Amino acid sequence: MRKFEDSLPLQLLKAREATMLFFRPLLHENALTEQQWRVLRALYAYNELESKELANRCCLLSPSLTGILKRLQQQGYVQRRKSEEDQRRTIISLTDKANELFQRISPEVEASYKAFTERYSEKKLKELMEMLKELSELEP
Amino acid sequence: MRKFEDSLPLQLLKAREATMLFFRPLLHENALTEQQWRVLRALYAYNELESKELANRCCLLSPSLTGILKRLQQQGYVQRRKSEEDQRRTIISLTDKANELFQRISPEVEASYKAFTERYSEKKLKELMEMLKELSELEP
DNA sequence: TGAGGATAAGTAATATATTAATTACCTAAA
DNA sequence: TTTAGGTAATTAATATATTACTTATCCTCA
Repeated sequence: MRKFEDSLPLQLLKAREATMLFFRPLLHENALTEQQWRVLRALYAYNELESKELANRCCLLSPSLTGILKRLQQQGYVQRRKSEEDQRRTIISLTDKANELFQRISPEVEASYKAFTERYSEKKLKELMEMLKELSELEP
Repeated sequence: MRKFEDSLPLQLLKAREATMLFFRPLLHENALTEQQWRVLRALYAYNELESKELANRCCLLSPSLTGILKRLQQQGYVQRRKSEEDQRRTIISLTDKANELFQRISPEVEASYKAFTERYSEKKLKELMEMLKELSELEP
């Protein structure tokens, strides 16, 4: 039988944990959780998104997103409005306050990412990302 | 700036999610969570472990492990005893019931792992695991 | 057109994640 | 031997994850 450590899910978890060590301090300084930052990044990148698509892109389930958005809204970082065409859908977007936060923090995040990249090797990172993307598209 | 999707933590998350799609049904059939199964596997592999080392190996934080062990114990899958030399330490081990469960399920899990491996390519999986292990050992 | 089926969002209940604080125990140096 | 400093496990409080279920809205077709 495989050894305990020869488990892809476990290694993915460990790798993610090791990676986050590079960024977590920065987020904590700004009182943001991983998930909150992921949501803010997605909204910044796509300008505005329906709740469902936001969840998909951020790899979150809808009930998790509900709570995250509630707290982000309380902090004044996001706003929501109903879609005109389909009253079931909610459209989420960043506030000015969030945009300012983003402008301020993202350079530091990019710097950390660069530091991380050089530490791990740019070439390997590229290869790794390719393999991960391929893996993500796999279906049972 | 990087695109939203060009984030290693996100890709690691997505890859893990895609991978777990192969195994989650099996665990659910047996009323086990991912984390519970990880703990059972570790205990099976190492026979018995101190709580702290169990947490490290399973990539869990100590307060999470406390709850997971409490529920596994309620289900009759694990038992704990105090270390003789150091009364602060708790040593965890599997019950007979857990060993039986393990014998019954693990062949199916291994079969799923094999199916997954062939689906993704054995060669790529090996490469990927190497890169992930290297990444895991990286420190900020 | 109106009833049945689908979808989006949210609620409820439970499990896990995360940080801070607590408790019990150990250890070494005064 | 006592005391200060450290460690292991747990508790507390809050955030997120997961599944099942509800609610509101849309959509199609008889």
